[in-house]
Amino acid sequence: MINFVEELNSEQLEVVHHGDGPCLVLAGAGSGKTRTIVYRVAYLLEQGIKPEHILLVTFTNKAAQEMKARIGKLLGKNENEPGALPWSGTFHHIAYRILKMYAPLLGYGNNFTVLDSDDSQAILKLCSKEVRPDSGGKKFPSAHVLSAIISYAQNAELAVEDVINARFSQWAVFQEEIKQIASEYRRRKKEANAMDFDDLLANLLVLLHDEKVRKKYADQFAYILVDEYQDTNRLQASIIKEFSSTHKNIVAVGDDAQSIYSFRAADIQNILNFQNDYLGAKIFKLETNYRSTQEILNLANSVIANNREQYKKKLHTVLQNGQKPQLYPELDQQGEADFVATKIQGYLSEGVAPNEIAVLFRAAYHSQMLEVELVRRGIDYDYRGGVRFFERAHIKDALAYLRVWNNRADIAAWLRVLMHEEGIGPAAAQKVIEKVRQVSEVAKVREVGLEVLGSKAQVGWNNFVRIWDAMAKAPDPTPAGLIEAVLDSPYREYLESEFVDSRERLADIKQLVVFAERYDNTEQFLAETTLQESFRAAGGAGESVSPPAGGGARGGGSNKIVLST
DNA sequence: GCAGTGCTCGTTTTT
DNA sequence: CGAGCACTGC
Repeated sequence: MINFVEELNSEQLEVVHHGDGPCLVLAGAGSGKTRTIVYRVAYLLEQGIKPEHILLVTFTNKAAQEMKARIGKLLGKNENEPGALPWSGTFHHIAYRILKMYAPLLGYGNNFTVLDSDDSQAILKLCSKEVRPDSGGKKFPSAHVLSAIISYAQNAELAVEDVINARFSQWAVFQEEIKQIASEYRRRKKEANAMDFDDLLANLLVLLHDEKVRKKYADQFAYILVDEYQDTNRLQASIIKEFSSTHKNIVAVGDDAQSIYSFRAADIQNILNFQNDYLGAKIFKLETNYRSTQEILNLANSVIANNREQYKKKLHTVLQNGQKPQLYPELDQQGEADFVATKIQGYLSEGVAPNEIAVLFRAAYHSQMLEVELVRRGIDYDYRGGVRFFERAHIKDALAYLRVWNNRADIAAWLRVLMHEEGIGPAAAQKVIEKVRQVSEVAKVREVGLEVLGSKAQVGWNNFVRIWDAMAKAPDPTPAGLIEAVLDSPYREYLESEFVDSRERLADIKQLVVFAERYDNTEQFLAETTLQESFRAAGGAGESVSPPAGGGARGGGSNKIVLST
């Protein structure tokens, strides 16, 4: 039995013991928000609520993992045992899980691909070329911008033109073209049997508008908890509304003062209007802080006091008093680097442990000057940040071979795979893609290039076929076996000849094999790699989550100064 | 139609 | 500093 009274403060306890009906928990920074959610779930389970009747939605995979582990530990259960713990994960994960069962209802194949943002942009580039072939004249929005506009419209449940006018007015002259691109993009994704991140949410909502499906899940989810509610967008709020439509037992946890996802259409009104969306909702506040000194909280309090629309709150700490934060304005870049380096030397000579010193930057390149300065003074440091594991080029390459293997219509993956080859550019790739999507037999794929490509491109095609054949001959057709086949094909030669750091790259792919060994289903594996944020290249100490354990994560737990964005 | 060269431009958070 | 783009020559 858990001793709730002993282990929680009174603010937290009230939330945990809250009975039925909607409620909003305004949880200030460092107020034990995660703890409260974890205990609330444990409490519900102790009350005899079945795990499958509880839904816990988080914003990142990391948060989901952490909560699962903590709930498991609290209840003395293995969090990886299927069915032992509630449905939990990110919105996208939960959407994928449900869509996997119903995709054909929406006109997709069961083996649909999940596109990450690079893939979406690659497809958008094609659409952009098609809709606006004459490159002359004024500057046209890049694929990145197009993606931002279209994605925002989806997530905010707005029309593309409204988004352009409200937030991207500099592109208003191209409104018609952008609208055309948006609809072309839609068509192409469907044709490729693929959903981007936004489609996962949008399609889930479409599914939930089917009365039978809605009833199934709304009846099932007797208790719903949503973390980081201030960062939900309209689409996500609509999904939660449907999920909670039978029992209306929703606990939304968030802090209107910490909304950081407006770029992703996060809508602070979701939290501000909670009591209108959920009539009779109770409001709880967690204002006791366990993380910062009162001086820091005073600063935070006075900053957020200026917010125009907000729930009033005042954070207070349980910690000893500390130093007042200081601001040094008007330093130029070199002056700043000197200043910080000198400060650090001062702390070190006072005996402060290096790993208790951290420097934060707004943008990665801002660290350059300081890094030079630290090296010059012989001070060792760790750098956090860098390209995520699943976003590294060679990892994406390896996965692309599996993607075309799994879904022959996957345009984005074909582009990636084909453009590597000598003599094959956008036009040649296009020809292959049009034809190969119709081919279902593995053995017939090799013929496509022979038929549609000119003589110059045959060399490259031949090379691709060697990789393809390697996969076909893989002794073990599991995801891991297929990646090993790729690793033992001309792709390896390409890495070795093209990159000075090919050893690391090969090691990364071997790490990917290890991660893949847990899966026997290729679709499941591919979806997981796309939906997992995973850890970063330079590796945060002790933060490596489930994927490739330790691969490239150097310096975990080291005693060095930390630089981070 | 493709590949190589020189130019410009820039944030950051996540799925 | 590096990625991504337009332009040019093959």
